[in-house]
Amino acid sequence: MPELPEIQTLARQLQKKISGWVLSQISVRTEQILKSPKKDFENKLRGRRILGVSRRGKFLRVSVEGDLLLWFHLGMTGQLICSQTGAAADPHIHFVLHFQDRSSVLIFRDPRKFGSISLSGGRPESLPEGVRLLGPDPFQISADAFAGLFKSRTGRIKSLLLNQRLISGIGNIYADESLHRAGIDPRRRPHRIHRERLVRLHGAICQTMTEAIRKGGSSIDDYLHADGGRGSFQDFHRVYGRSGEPCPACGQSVRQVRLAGRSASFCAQCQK
DNA sequence: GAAGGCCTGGAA
DNA sequence: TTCCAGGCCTTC
Repeated sequence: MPELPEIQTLARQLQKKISGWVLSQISVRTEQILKSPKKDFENKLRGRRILGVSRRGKFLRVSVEGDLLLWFHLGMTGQLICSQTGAAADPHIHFVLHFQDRSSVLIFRDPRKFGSISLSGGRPESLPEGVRLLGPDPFQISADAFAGLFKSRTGRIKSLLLNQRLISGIGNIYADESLHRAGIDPRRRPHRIHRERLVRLHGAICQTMTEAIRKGGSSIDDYLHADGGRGSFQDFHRVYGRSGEPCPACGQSVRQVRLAGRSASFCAQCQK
């Protein structure tokens, strides 16, 4: 699942690669994944220069001259690949950007089609709703502010960490991994967790994500780097996807439960 | 706050 | 053949 570290990795690679390039042709193969009118992509983007690539929550943001922002959300299985070979007859390729005087194209591929692409202006009120409503990401707020967000919430801590309006960038992998590192049971309710443990959780999230970014993110299902390479943080997961295996900290079997329709993996010994 | 739906590949 | 994975949204 592409979460903050995976999008951050992609954004850095694409920033280096395509900044300054000028869009020539925009080819939409699957209209279903667009959240803005198809003709807007074609009419507004052609001939414009890419100014930069960055991240907001789990969204990848491409700044384009003319105060335009092109937003990619990778859903579960989305990929953004910068490729020389053009776009073959692959039914999972939904969107292709071509550039003036460049042989490389930028391909959006997504087998499960949970991803989306939108185009907006740069002013706050012009942003796509999914972006406008995002909470801060863990790196944008202090531990104090983080604890403040959760202190009176009564839901399960794991489910709240996945709520992008509260805090952005965290998905199932990094929620499970951070809760394990902080020693907090995913079923706990934050209003009953001591403040200092919430502060510790913020530290665990930042630390886990920093480490994941250094390793190029987690490549588990389909996530790939912009050059087709793989991240390696999946090799360092302690509980995510490891139910039944021994906890690397204490050896007890990792458990899996369901919270609000989502799986949560944790160690009942280490996480209270 | 919980459950169902979208969507597809891979596992059971 | 059926079930499961889960991003986010809609509906209850």
